[in-house]
Amino acid sequence: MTHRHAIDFDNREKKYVLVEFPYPSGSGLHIGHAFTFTGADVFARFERMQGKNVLFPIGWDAFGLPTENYAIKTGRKPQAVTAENTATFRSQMEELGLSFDYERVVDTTDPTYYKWTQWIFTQLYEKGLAYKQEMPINWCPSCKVGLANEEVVNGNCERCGSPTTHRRISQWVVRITEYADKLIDGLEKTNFIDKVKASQINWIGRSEGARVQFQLVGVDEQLEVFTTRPDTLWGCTFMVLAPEHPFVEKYCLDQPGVHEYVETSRGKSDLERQEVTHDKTGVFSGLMAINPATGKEVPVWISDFVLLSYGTGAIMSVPSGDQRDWDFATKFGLEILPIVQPDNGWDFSQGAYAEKDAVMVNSGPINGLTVAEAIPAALQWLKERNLGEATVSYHLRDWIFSRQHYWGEPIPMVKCEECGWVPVNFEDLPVVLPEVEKYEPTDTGESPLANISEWVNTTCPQCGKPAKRETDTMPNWAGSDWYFLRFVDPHNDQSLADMDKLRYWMPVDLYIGGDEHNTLHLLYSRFIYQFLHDIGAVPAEIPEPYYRRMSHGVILGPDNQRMSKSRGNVIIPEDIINQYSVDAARCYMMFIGPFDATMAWNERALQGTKRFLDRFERLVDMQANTKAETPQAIKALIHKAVAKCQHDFTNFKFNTAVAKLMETLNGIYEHGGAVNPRDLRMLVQAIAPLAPFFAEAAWTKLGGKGSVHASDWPAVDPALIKDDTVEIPVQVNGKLRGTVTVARDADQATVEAAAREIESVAKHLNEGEIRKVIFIPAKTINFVVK
RNA sequence: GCCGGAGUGGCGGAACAGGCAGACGCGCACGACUCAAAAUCGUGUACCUUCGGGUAUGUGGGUUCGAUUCCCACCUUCGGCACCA
Repeated sequence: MTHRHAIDFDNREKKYVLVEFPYPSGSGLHIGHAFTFTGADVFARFERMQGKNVLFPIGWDAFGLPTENYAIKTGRKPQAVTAENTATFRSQMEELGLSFDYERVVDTTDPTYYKWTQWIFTQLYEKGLAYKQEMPINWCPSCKVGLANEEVVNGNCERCGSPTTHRRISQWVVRITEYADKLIDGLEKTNFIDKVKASQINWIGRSEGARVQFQLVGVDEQLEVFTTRPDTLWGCTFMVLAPEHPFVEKYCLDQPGVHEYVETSRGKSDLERQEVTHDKTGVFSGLMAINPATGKEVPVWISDFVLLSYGTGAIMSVPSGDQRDWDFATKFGLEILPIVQPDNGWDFSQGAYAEKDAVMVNSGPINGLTVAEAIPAALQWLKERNLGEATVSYHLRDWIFSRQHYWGEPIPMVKCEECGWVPVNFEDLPVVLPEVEKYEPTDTGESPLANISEWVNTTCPQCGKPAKRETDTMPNWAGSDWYFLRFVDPHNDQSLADMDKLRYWMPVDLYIGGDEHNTLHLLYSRFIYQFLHDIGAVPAEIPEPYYRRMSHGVILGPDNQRMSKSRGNVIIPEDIINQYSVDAARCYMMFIGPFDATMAWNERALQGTKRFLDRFERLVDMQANTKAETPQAIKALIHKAVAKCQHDFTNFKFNTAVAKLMETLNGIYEHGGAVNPRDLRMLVQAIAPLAPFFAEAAWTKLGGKGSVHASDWPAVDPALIKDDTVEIPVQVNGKLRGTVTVARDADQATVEAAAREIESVAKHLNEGEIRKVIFIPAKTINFVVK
């Protein structure tokens, strides 16, 4: 089956069709995989028949916790478990008829692959985009283990169910925020659907505002805050620090209650901390600051509703204009000073007025301005006095790149007493994950690698003195950040992929994946690509990795619930294939609904699809040796079906393509079922992407040469798909009163005359005077009667 | 609260670019074949009706000769973000 292999630098038009590569779990392909991969496969097969040079690769995103946990439980090596799982996936994929280019399979756990994952990290480090910092990790106090975000479900540990807390560990962090604007702007060069663009923009959360300096009283230090509403500065009556703000430890611990409050906040679980509540907690810090606008002293409080990780970790509070500040002020008896004058006699003792439709008052130089005018005016005022300046904040945080687990890419860094952190030299990559007997996490929360002293102890790449390896591994996202580049050149050992091959194949023309990856994976991989673009590792003329992004749908269980073992509603592709055939399963999955919809599995409907294929097969067997010419009407049906499939496959509308094929088969039988094999072969070609095995057999029976999948998509005769006559609706006052069958190019007079012949039309025309006749050629005629 | 989708028969879903709403499939009913069943094949299948028609695409308005399709408001629902200053 050479037709499935992509050929580098071929003269045909290239088409890079990518579907998110799977995590090879122990339970084999699930129905979601089968559905998504089949849709992608139909498209890839269709594009090949269109004469394109299609790159349709697959691989294994095989690092990750389930395998590590399974290995721990069974005492086996993750490497062995992975090999077994990928072999299962591979054979199930072939069984499903998925025409991936298996010669280009990549495996993220293969050292020849992760060599380049590690190389990318060293590049990030050298460009100052990776740094080590104390960052909180999710911590399960019961298991005494650090947890990845994926392992925290509703604030509880996935393994034991107990509530998780935070622990601070020094971790590698990648400066993705540096690329925040580029990631937003780059979307303009892509053809993603709005939903995907919106969720990425939403996730990055760019917001424009100002940084403002407040002088502390009695301490020679300025407190900096971020605000999107510098115009409300005159209404700032207090300030709030995050409990983790450096000033708290520096100046406030002697103040009664502060120490206790900070301790309590730190102990709070994720869930408690994130709970949105109007019941604010807090404590006075003992500090006072000077409101630069009014010159008045305002108290500085500490509260955990302020987050250290956003803005500057401190806010100026304007309780008259912000509901959170209002809640806080009300609870602790702080001053609420109105700075806008709403038209409707707003009562500031009942709540904050956050609308932007009012005029400023009590605000010195900006009194009388509308909010829209006041924001730039206030900014100007601050700038002139050197008290603040415009700035931008993002919800997007820097990316914690460390995991304290075994089954991941080792972070290729060495800690030297003399030189500090030093990246491993290129010649020494990859840093291979040592095979060890035990994978259990350590008591300290460090990676299991920390226990392997012969691996940890090494020499400094810079000065050669004894040094220690980093024992953290990379997150799951690392391997999937750039895998689409490797498919272009999977065996290259000189670079992550050859530049000319990248130039030929990139960008990915169509990337099919789940909505759950619209933010994290898509953003991370776009970031890494943009970074590689900046350092010249990918072609300069290709600024974005993916041209078009397509969401796939979800298949629910027959009970309309998400499939899960506990619900007992799991459909296993293998069972379906064994019972109904691969082709029936594929056609059914494509027929069940739109490719991007959420749909319930329905076994009875599957039988309908099976019936259709059986009926098709009977027709093929019956007509295989027919010599008679095909009636014109049947020929027209076939040409129309081919045209429809061509249109629908192009647009991922597989459900209507299947429906059209069913309709066509019904039509052929209605017209007597006499088809010459030459014409029937056309219909077989149209179904080939959907039902590859059936089509191949039928193609041979009907005397087709070679493989149907290597054949050229049949040419549609335009004369055959355009009917000479059309049936058009006749309306009176917009209501349907009958139809007339006329020549496609019939003029108004002809159609009008024919329409008047219809009894029910004539009757309604007699009810009044004809004021107007609307005639749309070949579409409709409408009499307006009064 | 903010952002983005989606609401059509008993069910999954069709409807190019404003022009016959319900393609195709499931289910159901009846019929053929059969001793019988399965399989297969055929016919019918939105609702109401005084059999003239009338009413129907979440609800209420609007634009239009004509609206599932366009506009406004609302309801429901799904997904993402959320004490983000």
